[in-house]
Formats: sequence, structure tokens, C-alpha cells
Amino acid sequence: MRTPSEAPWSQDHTSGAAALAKALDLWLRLTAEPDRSLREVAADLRIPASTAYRLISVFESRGLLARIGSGKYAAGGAVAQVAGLTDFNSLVAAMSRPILRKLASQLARTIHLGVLEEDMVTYLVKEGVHSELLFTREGMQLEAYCSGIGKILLADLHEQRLSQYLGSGEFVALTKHTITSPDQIREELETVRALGYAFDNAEVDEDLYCAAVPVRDGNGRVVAAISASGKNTRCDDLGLIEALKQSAGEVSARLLALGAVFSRHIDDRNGSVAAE
Amino acid sequence: MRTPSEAPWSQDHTSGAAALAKALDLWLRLTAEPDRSLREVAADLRIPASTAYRLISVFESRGLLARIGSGKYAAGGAVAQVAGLTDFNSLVAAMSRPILRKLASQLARTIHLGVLEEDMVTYLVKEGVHSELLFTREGMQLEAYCSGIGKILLADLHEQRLSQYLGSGEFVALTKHTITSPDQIREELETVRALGYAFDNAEVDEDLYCAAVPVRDGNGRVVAAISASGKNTRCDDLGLIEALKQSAGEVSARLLALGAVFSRHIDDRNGSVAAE
DNA sequence: ACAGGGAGTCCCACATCGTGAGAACGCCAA
DNA sequence: TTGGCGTTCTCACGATGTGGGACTCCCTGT
Repeated sequence: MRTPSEAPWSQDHTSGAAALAKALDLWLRLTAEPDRSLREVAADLRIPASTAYRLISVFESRGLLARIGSGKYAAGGAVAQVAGLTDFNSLVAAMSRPILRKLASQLARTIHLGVLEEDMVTYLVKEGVHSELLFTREGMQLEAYCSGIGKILLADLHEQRLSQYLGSGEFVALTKHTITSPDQIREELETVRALGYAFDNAEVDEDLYCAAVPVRDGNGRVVAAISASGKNTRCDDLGLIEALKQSAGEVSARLLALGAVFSRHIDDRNGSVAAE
Repeated sequence: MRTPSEAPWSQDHTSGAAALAKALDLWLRLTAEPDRSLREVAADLRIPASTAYRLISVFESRGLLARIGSGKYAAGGAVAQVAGLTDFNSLVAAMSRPILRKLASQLARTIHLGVLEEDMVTYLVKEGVHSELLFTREGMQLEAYCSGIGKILLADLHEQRLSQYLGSGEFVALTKHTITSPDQIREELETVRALGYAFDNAEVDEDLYCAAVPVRDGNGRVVAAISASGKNTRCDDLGLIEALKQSAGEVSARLLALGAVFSRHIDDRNGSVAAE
């Protein structure tokens, strides 16, 4: 408390609690601008680094803030609770949306995030400038075997589960490029697994191309996938793949920080991971 | 700072920031247990009411807390930002889910919350003990004219918009009870508007009954609807309607507190409310 | 009308508590 | 090596938040 003279603290007249106000402002700005370092944000608020770190540690101890990488912070698991985000899907959607929105404008593509539910892909997030051009909708379910996101998600299923899937359905050809034979699908998935990313070259819709990469949890399991789509624009650019992977990593980090409950997805596995 | 001796403050050794920790704990418990009064929660934490109110006002000033009614508090709009809840739908879903979950177990029914999108009902929340018995899914879209939620939402459309809707489509009979004539639908909607609630007596699915009530924004406009459904169980119990209305009011209050952006829904109106 | 109680606000002397400069450590890159 | 960044710790000081209590509304029950 060495700054008695100067104290134009925004527009608060909430006297007798300046310290708390400062702490909250620090937290809000830190979570709002995840790309800036703690020192920078603290400097903006005229908070010495020493004090800032002390404050931060309290937010961390209450689960309101989490470190994701060095010098990077994000909202912690407690905010999900406060916000009422109880189920996995809405948690993923909420946490990934800002990241995907940024990615969408960066790549000038429509970005999707999807999870596997009942052998189908459920789209949780759709972000993009001209996203109305695509027929997809958040909450919509689509077949998994022909979309980029679907391939990523299927590629991480354990063998038993995959065999069941490949044996269960009839795989209709949505376009002339759709892979419909179970053997060919299996082969495609192996390629996807090896590459770490997947393409959809007009297999769902003519002149619709997309690239997809996995979002993994702390154990390396694939819990979701994100894709970049373009109409009449092939997406096999490696720079694009890298950008996707980068964002997927950010989403993973945020989910990890949130301590999200991944148990719902574990039944995809052979039971090697403890089920709920 | 008159309590020098006693200070078994949970399990924090985050020394030098006890005040902040106390403040955050107060906030967390207040948002986690919305039914308890501030004085109660504060007493639990050994915080005198006087101090508690001062702390609270800071959270309020930062938008992290909002008063909903007397002695009732809920997470404020800023948490939605921190949590990354940017769009209206996920905001509504997140904020209403805890309330609807409680309602579902209270009524022993499956509860839905839906909004109107492109003349269809989009289900944002589905909560209930035996919810797997129903064919609905979050994110699913259904025709509006035959469901309870749909009727509520349609009943609030302005005349021009409603005429357009009634004139546009063909209304297929999903069951023998489905109302399919535009004139009869209009009549039904007028009844709904007068009553303030709507029924679906096996109009979507045989032996599926439901009752629905509106969720309104600060201007009284209907922005969503919630319903209680039962298989082979009629839902015209007035106690049930009251419980629904009660929860709808809570959802409304929370949305209001969040300062949610309702502009997306305003184009349903004649322009009497300022558009974004 | 009255009492009772709970929500919410304000005041102010006191001394506890947070503050913040600075030193220090590990790491990475130039 | 130097410099910068992220992070943690210490410590003396005094500005800061504290909290008891009085007070005002606005209920609700009698």
C-alpha cells in the first residue's frame, strides 16, 4: 500500500474494497485476453508482478484459474460450475468456441467441432464468417464414416468397437466419392490414424472439402475433433493442418485445465481406463 | 480484522491473501447454493454480514454476481464471458440446466427447453430421470405447430410473422390428434396466449403428453419455452403448471441478471423493440 | 396497527493485513 | 555470457479492510 496519491481505479466508487476489485479485474482481464502474459495485464492495472502472482495463486487454489503452459492462463474448472456447465458437451462447446472463432477468421473457413454419439457425429460448435453456406447446424447429427471429423473420431475407437460399427450399418454413398465398403473405411481410418489428420474430399456433399484433426484429453484419447471446411476449396494445405492442430491443442489444454469429466467417453475404450 | 486468534480457513496456505480467498469462497458458495441467503452463507464462512455485503457489491460491480429477487443471488453476465458462453443458445442452456434438472426430479417428468429457430423448435436442454424413453435429443429440431413448446413460442409471434408461418407450410398430421388446419392452429394459439400455457395431447407422438410454459425476457417477450413430458401420463395438472411457471420464472430471472443479448430474437417482432 | 425479522446500507476507530520493492532461481534464447 | 521472462519468497510499513452496531425498508403474521 505504497500508492496513496494515485488511484483512478476505473469508475468504481465501491470504497473499502479496492483490493478485491483489483484482484477481480486482474482475473477478468487475464481470462478475457488469454494471449497476454500475466505481467502485461498486471502492468495495465498498475499491479506489481509480485502482488499479481500472489493474487493469481488464490484464484488458482479455488479452481477459478488454471495455468495452461508457461505464462498462459485460462478459466479454471470452477467457472464451469458457476456458469452451470454440467455436461461434457456444453463444456466443450463453451470452452472451444472462442478458440474456434479465432481460427475461423484466421483461416477464412467454417470450423466445426464434433463428438461421437451413438455412432454418429454430433456437431457442437460451428463458427465461420460465411457459415450459412453450409447445411450443418449445431446439434445436428451426421454419419461418421464419410466426414472428416467422423473419421478422426472413428479412428480412435478400439478394435472391438470399430468392428461392431463397421459390421452394424449400411454405408450409403452420399456422393460419388463416398467410401462405402467397410474394408475401405477401415483402411482409410488406418491412414488417418497414421497421419494424425483426416480429409473429406467431397464425400458428404459434392464440392465440399474439409480437413480434420483430433482433440485429445489428458490420456491422449480422442474426445472430439475439429475441422475446417470449404466449398469448392480443397483443404489439403499443410499450413492449414498445422493451424488446426494448434487450435486443437489449445482446446485440449483448456479442457485439461478444467478437469473435465471425460468418463462419458471412456466406454469407447476396452475398459483399460476406469469407467465412471 | 478483529479475529486474530481463530482462523482455520479451510485448507489454504495461500498466506497474504486471506481476504481475497474469503471473498472468492463467499462468491462461490453464493452462486453454488442459490437458495441460501447471503447472511447464512456469510455466517458459514465467519464473515459478518456487514463485510459480506461490501464484498458482494464489488462482485456485482464487475458483473460477476447479480441479484435476482430479494436475498437471491446468481452468477452475473461476466461469468458467461469468462466461461466463453457467447451465443444466446448456449447461454440459455447453461443457465437453465440446473434449474430444469431440479424441476425434472421434482415432477418426475422429462423437462425440455426449446427456442424457435427457422420456424422450428430447437431443443436446447433435455433433463429427466428416464429421459432415454423419449426420442428427443438436445440440438434436435421439431415442427413447432404440434408440440407444447412450439405452441408457446408461436403464440408470441407478431401477427405478420404468424400469418407468414401459417401460410407457408404444410402441416402434416403426426398422430390422429395433430391439429393441421391453419385456422385451427391459429385458434389453438389464441387459447394458449390467453391461458399462458400450452398442452400437447398426443399430437406429436401417440401416448406422449406434455405441458409447456413461456420463458420471457425483460420486455415480456417469449424467448424460450419449457415443458414437462410424460409417456401415457396426461399433464393437465394445475400443480404441474405452477411448478413449470415457477421454474420458468427462475430461468427468466437468471437470463435477466445475465444481461443476455436478446437481439437475435427481436426480428420476430414488428420492430417495436429496437433491433441490434 | 403493531411487532418481529430479514435484507441491505452506512459509519468510523482500530490494528491487522495486504502491499510492493527487491532479491533470487530456473529456464530459454541470443 | 548477458538479458529477459516466469515465478516464488521475504519483510517492514502504514494504508487498508474490518466488523460491531445503529439504521432504514419492506415484508409477514397477529
